[in-house]
Amino acid sequence: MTGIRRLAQHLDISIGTVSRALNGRPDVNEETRKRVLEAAAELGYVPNQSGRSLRQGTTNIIGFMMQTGAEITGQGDTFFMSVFDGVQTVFARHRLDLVALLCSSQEDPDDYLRRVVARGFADGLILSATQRHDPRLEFLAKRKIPFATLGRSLTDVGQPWLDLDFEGMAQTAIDRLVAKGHRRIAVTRPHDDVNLGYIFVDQAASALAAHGLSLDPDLVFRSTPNEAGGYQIARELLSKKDRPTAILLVNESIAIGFYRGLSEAGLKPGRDIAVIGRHSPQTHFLSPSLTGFELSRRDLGIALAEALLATMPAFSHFYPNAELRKIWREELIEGESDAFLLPPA
Amino acid sequence: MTGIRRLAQHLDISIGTVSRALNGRPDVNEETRKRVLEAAAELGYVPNQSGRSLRQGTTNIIGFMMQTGAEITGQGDTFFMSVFDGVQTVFARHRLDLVALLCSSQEDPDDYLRRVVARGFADGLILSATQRHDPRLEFLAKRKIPFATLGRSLTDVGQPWLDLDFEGMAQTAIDRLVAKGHRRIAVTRPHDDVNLGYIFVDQAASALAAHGLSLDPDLVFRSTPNEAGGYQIARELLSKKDRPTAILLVNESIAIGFYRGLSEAGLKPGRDIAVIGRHSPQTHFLSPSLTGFELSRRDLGIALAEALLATMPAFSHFYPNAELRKIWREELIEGESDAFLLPPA
DNA sequence: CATAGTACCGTAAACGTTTACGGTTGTCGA
DNA sequence: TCGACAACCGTAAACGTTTACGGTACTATG
Repeated sequence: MTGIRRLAQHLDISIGTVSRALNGRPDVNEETRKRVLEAAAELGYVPNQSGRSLRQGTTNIIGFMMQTGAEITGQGDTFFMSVFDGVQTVFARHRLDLVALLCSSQEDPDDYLRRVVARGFADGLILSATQRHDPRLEFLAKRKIPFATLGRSLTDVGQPWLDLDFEGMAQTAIDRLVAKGHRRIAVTRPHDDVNLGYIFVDQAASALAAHGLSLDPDLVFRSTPNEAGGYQIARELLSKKDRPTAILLVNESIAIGFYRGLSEAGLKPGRDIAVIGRHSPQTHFLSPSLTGFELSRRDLGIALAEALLATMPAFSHFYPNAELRKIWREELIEGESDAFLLPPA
Repeated sequence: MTGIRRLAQHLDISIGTVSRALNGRPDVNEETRKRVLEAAAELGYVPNQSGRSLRQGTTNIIGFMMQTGAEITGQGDTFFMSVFDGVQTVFARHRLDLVALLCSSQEDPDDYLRRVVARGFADGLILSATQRHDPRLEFLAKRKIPFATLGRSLTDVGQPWLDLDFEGMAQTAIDRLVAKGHRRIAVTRPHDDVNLGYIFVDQAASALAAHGLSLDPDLVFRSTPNEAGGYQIARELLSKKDRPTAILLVNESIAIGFYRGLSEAGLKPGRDIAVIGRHSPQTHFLSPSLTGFELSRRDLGIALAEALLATMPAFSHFYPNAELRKIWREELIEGESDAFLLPPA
């Protein structure tokens, strides 16, 4: 005699009643429910998830898909970890099991997702590193799997998403640099088709245009979103004939490599070139200090989780007015890296 | 009609045979097996994991437990991610589902683990951040859950573990610094009871003793294993009356904060103080370049996964001679940060 | 007092697998 | 021809839940 049956026998009531009592169904005497709960605690009874899953067709698991591997390491990590932490706290409230699904860089994200779904692994998913055109979204929509994304996509299937205000960042940064006299401004973007790259570069271009300037295609640097990418950008930039006087770094970790690249050439941010980037726990320790954008990733994670739950029938009533789509403004932390004032031409 | 039953009906054979065919049982005609496999592919049949789990009492999931959250972020991340990548490739071979279980800093790791186990979540576990005395190990051993740890512990319950050669690192680094004339050498250790801290400090002490020197307790700095911790160490160190001339950093990320702390005081590693640390993707971009230890984390992950599988009855025959306990040597990458030569006293 | 309604509970089917057991067929040697 | 054996396959029970359905006892209402 095991599981719920044992509990029922011990209490001398039927397993149906025990199940109802534990699941908070209304049609059970409060007195009985109390007895059941006590006995469950006493006997250390924990419902078998396989049994529940089989019967209900749900797994109680929410998966947070991230990428990992050589190309990404340094990026994937710190940012998503912090967001994850926020997500975690929300799902814990509902006794949902949140796990991280790390797609190795060796594997195609689409294939990976297909496997996860075919396996019926999770009741809901959170996707990150949203591509400009992202087949994963259509795939999930077709399968009617609840999901939310961290990042917008042109592939819009009506899912909830949260994103950072890349437009705002580009605009603010460009305005700021132009105000300081810069005319030749470089920007970076990820090496792949992550949507934020497009958004960022487009907005930078139009912000420049508003000042009567244009974005030199030669000054758009592509790189992996990690330190190595930043280093490589610095090397490329330094090899240019007509060197820019300022640069906008879209990813966080690249600032670290970029600094290093400059320093090897005897250059210093804020003296020889103006740098505006984005902050992570690491970048706060750069020297000279980085001027960059920052926000609470944990809060972002919380909002992301709530947005997802709001679209899941079983939980939606908990979040009647969750924001399903929101762009999070980042705050500019002023540092020394853009102190550079262009000498009058 | 769904699932295996549908497949059986389509083939006009019994579900038992279908199951046996799919699971590679010997007592099924190879011809039949071929037909089943083809039909399964054609109809896109994927066995329902809940059904299997319920029947077999296994979940097909392996969990990799890591810590996350404010205190850790910066550390947890890059190191474990890379290891995870290696682990992933091994488990994928066996069609096991590997997930990351991220224990938030807000939660007690013991409690978290208890929940995971009570829930019957995984068939096997990998634990990281092993404490000097780690109740989690005894807990898992009692429950007879297969697991392996990344890091030794005094709590030895016979589980497989892999670890880094902290003794070797301490020894090599001390010898090297002493040879350069240093007498007053500081070391760091994590703020909590992670075992590696004890190992590292003990070995550093005995390495110093071999040179007729002793480790000043006042020069053992505790900190969180992230950039902020390194920064704090720098501040503390600089406030000392009798400042050390060299320091050994046990964690990777702290070098970044430490550099920053020095730089704010106008000091430079390799000129004003000798620094030996450990390398991560980030630290390669420090300037002056860091002298530190490095190894392939991915390979470590592969070995870790194989060690775990070797102790799981269902998989052990795949890894008849896996190394169940191994200490991985790290390689010293020479940089400029310990170029500092002590002037003759 | 009869009836309707309510509050609570028990029964049993169903979810999709795996696997022990036994049955059928065919082969081969005595 | 018969028995033993092998090779293959079908049957049905079991894993631990949830939940639709129906039943009982009690209360309220006319």
